[in-house]
Amino acid sequence: MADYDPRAFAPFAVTVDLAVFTVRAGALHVLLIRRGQDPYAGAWALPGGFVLPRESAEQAARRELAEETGLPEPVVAALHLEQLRTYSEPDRDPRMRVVSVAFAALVPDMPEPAAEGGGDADRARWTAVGEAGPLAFDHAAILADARSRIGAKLEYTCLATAFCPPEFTLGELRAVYETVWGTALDRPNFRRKVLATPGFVEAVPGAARLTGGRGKPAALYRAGPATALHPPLLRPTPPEGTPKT
Amino acid sequence: MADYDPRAFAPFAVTVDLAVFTVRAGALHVLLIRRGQDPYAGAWALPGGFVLPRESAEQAARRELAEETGLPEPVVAALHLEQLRTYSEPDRDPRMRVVSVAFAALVPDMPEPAAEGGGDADRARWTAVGEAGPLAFDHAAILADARSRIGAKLEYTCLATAFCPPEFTLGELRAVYETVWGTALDRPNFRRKVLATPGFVEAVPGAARLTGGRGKPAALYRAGPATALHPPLLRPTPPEGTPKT
DNA sequence: GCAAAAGTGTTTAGGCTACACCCATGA
DNA sequence: TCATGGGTGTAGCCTAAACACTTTTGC
Repeated sequence: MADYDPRAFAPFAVTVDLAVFTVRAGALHVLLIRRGQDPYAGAWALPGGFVLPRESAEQAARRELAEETGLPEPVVAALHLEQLRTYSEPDRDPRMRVVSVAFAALVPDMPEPAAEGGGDADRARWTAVGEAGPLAFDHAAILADARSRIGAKLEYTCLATAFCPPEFTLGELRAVYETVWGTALDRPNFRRKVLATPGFVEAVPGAARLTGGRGKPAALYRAGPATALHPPLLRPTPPEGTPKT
Repeated sequence: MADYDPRAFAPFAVTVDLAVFTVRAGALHVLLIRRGQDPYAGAWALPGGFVLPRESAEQAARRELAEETGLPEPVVAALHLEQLRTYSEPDRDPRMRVVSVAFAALVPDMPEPAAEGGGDADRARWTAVGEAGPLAFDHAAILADARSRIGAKLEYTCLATAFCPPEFTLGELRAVYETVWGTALDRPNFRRKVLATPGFVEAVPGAARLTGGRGKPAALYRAGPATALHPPLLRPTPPEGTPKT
């Protein structure tokens, strides 16, 4: 950065905003919080909050996530958190200058956060993306950016396992892709592709699970050590209007 | 974000840092500025500066870029500027809490900025990436992140034309890929791939240029309207240790 | 003529798509 | 026995990699 001029130092507030996604009942859900105060009192918003003087934005994001989901600390410390981008338009908050660093997080399906959450968890709800009404501030734009980023990352990373419980079937993993992308995938080809990628998933020896009650029991897998997906698993129809950020 | 508590409002400075890349003499170069004041007086740093009270981070980045490269305003307004990520570790600046939004910019080869620049341009130099010594603050990390992001984006976007002058040969375009990736590409296959992607490049009718003095004159092309590259132009050897952000 | 770079053609291997088909289970 | 979902096999298309070859320039 340039040299310092203390007079140029304008007072900015720095916050984090979190788009926490999960796959539940065949639909992509995002964690929303009902605001208690103006502006936008009563409206839904992404969880988030101030960055404290001695923490980084990522630390702030994990702290807020733990407070608002009620997840235990070690789980929050380990889960995948991805910095999206920073939103800094001067009037994005009507009261003061707020610069917000947005993150996306992927979690497996879990109970409603209301149960055990300490902080603001009682005002938090999982909402199907698309059924979310107008959001406070510029959170609708942040949510849209997060959604398209997650969709793009499924193509060339092993991130999809972050949506699954510790042990999962290939049908569940495929459901993640189909839900996020909104397209159907060919089951045999998906299976081959996933198993052909070293380190994407590891078989759980001897285990099997009945999935939907009906059908043949499916083998169980764990997430493997790989993070990248070479070659990528491309969406059936190219994104077209979706710029990959 | 969460509800406001004015007492929680900590004073943060918000800056932008710019990794401005160009391809020159077969090597990837980045624009660096020699610092005049402590800390890191005399060290090289990425250009950047404070975000002003009434501008967004991107507006601040374009303003700083214009000041430090001496490029005319309309050029700066049109060029590709990409937000990388935000660096917010509490001690990244020894004096105070500074949160910095990092951008990457791609420009064609141009004269040294010293010539016409108004602001700090006389302290600016193009430096080959890799020959840059230790940088001030955490700018070495920002530069490394920017470099890997640019390399990844060449694979699935039409961004490479941003490194080229308005009219260029396919040999020059291929040199961009080879320089950024550090690998040689098969000329015939590269040509087919680029021409087969609609909107990547457009032929300039009737024009041709002698490139290196020797060899057959090459046809000239302009950048086309396309931004995405489907299917992608993958690097010969998969990146392996390079996480795509 | 020779080197160098542009441009064209061709062959081949690997990946992906699209199916057809069998297996195991609940109702 | 039927519907449902897991799992296997296979033929064809398409792409991309690899390399041979021609063309046009400067020296």
